[in-house]
Amino acid sequence: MGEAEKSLNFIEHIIEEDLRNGFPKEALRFRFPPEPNGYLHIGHASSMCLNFGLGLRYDAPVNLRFDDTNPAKEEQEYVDAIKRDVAWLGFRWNTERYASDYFPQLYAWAVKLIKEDKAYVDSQSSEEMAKQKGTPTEPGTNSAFRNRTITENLELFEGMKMGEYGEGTHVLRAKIDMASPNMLMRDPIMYRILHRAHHRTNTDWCIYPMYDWTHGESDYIEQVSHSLCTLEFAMHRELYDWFLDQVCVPDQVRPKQREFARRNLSHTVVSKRKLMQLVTLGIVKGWDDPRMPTIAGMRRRGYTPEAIRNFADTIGIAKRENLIDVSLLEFHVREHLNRIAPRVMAVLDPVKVVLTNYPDQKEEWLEAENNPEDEGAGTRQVPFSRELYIERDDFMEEANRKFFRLKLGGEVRLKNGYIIKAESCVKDKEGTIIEIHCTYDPKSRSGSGTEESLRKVKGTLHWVSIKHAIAAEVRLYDRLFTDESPDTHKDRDYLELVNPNSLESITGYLEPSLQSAKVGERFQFQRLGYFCVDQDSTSNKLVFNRTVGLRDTWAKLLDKN
RNA sequence: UGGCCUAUGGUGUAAUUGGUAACACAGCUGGUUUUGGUCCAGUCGUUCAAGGUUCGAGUCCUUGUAGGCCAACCA
Repeated sequence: MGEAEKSLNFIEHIIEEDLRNGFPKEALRFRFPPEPNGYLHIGHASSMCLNFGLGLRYDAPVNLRFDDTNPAKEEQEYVDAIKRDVAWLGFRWNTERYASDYFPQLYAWAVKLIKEDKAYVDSQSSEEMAKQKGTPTEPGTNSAFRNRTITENLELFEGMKMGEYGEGTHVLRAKIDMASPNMLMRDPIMYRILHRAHHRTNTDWCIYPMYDWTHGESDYIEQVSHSLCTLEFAMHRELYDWFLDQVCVPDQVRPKQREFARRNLSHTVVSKRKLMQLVTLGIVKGWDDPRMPTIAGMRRRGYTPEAIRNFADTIGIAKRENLIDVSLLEFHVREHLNRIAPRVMAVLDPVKVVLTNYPDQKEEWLEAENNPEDEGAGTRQVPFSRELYIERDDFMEEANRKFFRLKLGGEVRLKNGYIIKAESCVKDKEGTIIEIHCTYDPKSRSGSGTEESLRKVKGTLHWVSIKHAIAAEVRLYDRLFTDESPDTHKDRDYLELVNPNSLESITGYLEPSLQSAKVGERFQFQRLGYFCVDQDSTSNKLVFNRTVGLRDTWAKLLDKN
């Protein structure tokens, strides 16, 4: 209740208008149609949010349909990965479909077209056909085989199906118009011969239907009401409609194709070819490398399905060119993680602190809040002792009053612990600080309620007790590309714009409660960012991925100087 | 040179279908805070251009300009 009236995107406007014109709401039906030849990425997430979101909004079924008409590229491995990713994002498909399930129906319809003299077998090479195709400004010319008899076409097509001919010897083409200003209407190929095993139909077929012939008819078979695709298919709509005209009968839903602009995310690439190249060239470690914009990569990075969905909802859908700043995605990731991630302390760039007035063997367990944003999150105990680690950049021998951290003679609060004062520091021969000697105020313990504990000190630092800390590998990620739009430069290859420092692997020191952290669990390392346990973790060594840093206004201040 | 599509703040998306340009992010100012996080308040735009229709145009018309897409037996 109280949910603000959400404005409609242009697709929803089209649907609303169809409804007003009498289209029955119960007949609304959508589909998400990936080709199983690669992994799903952030762009697909947008498409899923659109289609499945429409399903939710109108209480309409949404099919997951694999567009598997090219056995040369498609594999079962991708089908499994895609299903996992769709489900992980939280979407529920009505039924799982495959375009290959419709091969018999498609074949029957093709025969019907031949009988109506609307399709013919062409026996030229692809080079000859390309030549006859014309150009966008010049009309094409008819194939010498365009006027074969229906009987001859029927026989040849049957032969193609039976595997009597080699690949490339014949194709079935729709007989439309070689002079059409739309190149796609110049007698498009409907079937080609391919002697390859298909991941589902195996060697049952020697001919495979092309995208245009398959997609619209599949929509029709499934009675999809609104078939949504990206802008580059806009020119295909005329052909989509032509094919539908050949098979549609009254009283059946006639699918409507509408196109939207694909979402472009800054500092990344998203084409399957380029993502594949990043993997094969070893620039990343796999499709699920946390730097990849794939769903699998984002999952491993620690992004949540909610964050990705909120992001997609926020950016919306339209028809114009766009380049969405990754910082918007990161905002949604932080927003969600801020609510759900337990806080812990970890020091990633340690320098040793010795509390000179703290008893040598003493240790205490201090109470720490798990999440100030979540009252139900409870508390935990963290160990405190004489020797601690703090971050190296949380200490300066001298600093101005804008530096709210530790400096000689200055006081600072150790989170959940005591107020300490820096007295001196020890350096090695190179001048690097190796120890900071401090005194602590024994009466200032957090939560003790003493007058001293209530003192206001500017600055609170996170820390870990050295003897209790556990060492872990921490992987710090940065954007994969240094350029916001790496693959749109005419004069520069996107590979030249790869960020050489997109991964830095370091050893961090964690509070001991993290010992039992499980793969996939997400935490906020206080004052640093959100981190999650990577699948590379073993029983004796934890590996963490930095999902995203905290907003850092201090770093911004430093940048200005 | 032909056809199709698009144009609103730095970014993305809206605008009750012709009626005072809104929301989010980013930025900037402050405030709160035992995370320089979170949270709170404030601030930044006359809709690509030029004409036209109208009492009134981001919405309609005309002409430009800019950008994207189209010639795989890929999807």
